[in-house]
Amino acid sequence: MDNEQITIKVRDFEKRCRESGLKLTPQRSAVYKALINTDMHPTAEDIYREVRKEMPAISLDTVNRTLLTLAEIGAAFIVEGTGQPRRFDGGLEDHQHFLCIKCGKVIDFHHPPFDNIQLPNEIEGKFKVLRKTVYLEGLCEPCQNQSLHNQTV
Amino acid sequence: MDNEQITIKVRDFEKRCRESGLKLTPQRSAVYKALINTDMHPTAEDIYREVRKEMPAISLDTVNRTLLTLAEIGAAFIVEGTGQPRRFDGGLEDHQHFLCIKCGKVIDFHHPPFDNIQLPNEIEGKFKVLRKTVYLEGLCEPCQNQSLHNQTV
DNA sequence: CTCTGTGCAAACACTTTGCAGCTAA
DNA sequence: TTAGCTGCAAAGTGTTTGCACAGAG
Repeated sequence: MDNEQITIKVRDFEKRCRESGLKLTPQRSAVYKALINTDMHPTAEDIYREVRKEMPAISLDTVNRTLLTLAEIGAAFIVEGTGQPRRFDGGLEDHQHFLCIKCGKVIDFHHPPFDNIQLPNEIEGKFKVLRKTVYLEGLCEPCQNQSLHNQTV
Repeated sequence: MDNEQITIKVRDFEKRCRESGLKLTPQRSAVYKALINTDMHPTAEDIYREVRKEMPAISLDTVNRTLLTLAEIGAAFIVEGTGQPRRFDGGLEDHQHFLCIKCGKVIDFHHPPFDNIQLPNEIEGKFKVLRKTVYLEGLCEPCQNQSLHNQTV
């Protein structure tokens, strides 16, 4: 991603902040910039390290909170399932998972067409794929009528 | 799941242990039984609470280690991404994720047919789906030639 | 001026590690 | 008998919370 693209994205982001009623702080812009400037999927710690090069006084907490805020306004998202305690699944039959982003519950569903996903050759050749699944996120029934704030996940 | 089914699964599990060269301890059987006896996707803590009803002396560490062992021999698996530090993604363009279960890296790929997954009506009606994606797990190129043991994830 | 956001510090939750004694095979 | 397993304790890592001050609007 070149500098011009980044500038454009940052400007979009600032617009999105205003629309969401968020203040535009240098920390926010710096975190956002660091986030889109990498192909990796950084942890808060990764971003922290990066941003500190330009802004040595920023705190890890701010980075953490800012990233969560970005996810809330849709300027970023959280990689599937990460950041939650490890959950185990003893059901070995074909099924798929739906994660409620509010209450954190994982709910099984089974849609047979999803059992045999065809991967493109470039993937099969490059990675040793041990598992392939369709994964959904959203709000479960009980959580749909409640505010998205004070969510626990 | 009724008692007979559970008994059968436990027997299969014991067989699988022997084949994998694992010892058959009462703790292992108890953890496994608790795991398959629930539709939820329990954390180690959940299983711990459950197993203690029958086996009050078991420790949380044992539960934790046992569950990881079950995942290693394929008698259980770990719900997508859980148990890892939260990772953020600033790429809002369509793409999918591949998680290397050894080094923990998340690698993007993009296969356009996966961009528009058709969900069955029963799902759309029940949940508010905010995200739907294909998710892969396995070994990335650099990790394919190394042992699966002393993995960090 | 006001109210949100930041930095700091402490608390908390989850996971991992090392080790001594125990036990299944 | 012995290699692998368990329980305990401690440390490590990641995340959350409360609060006082600073800064954006």
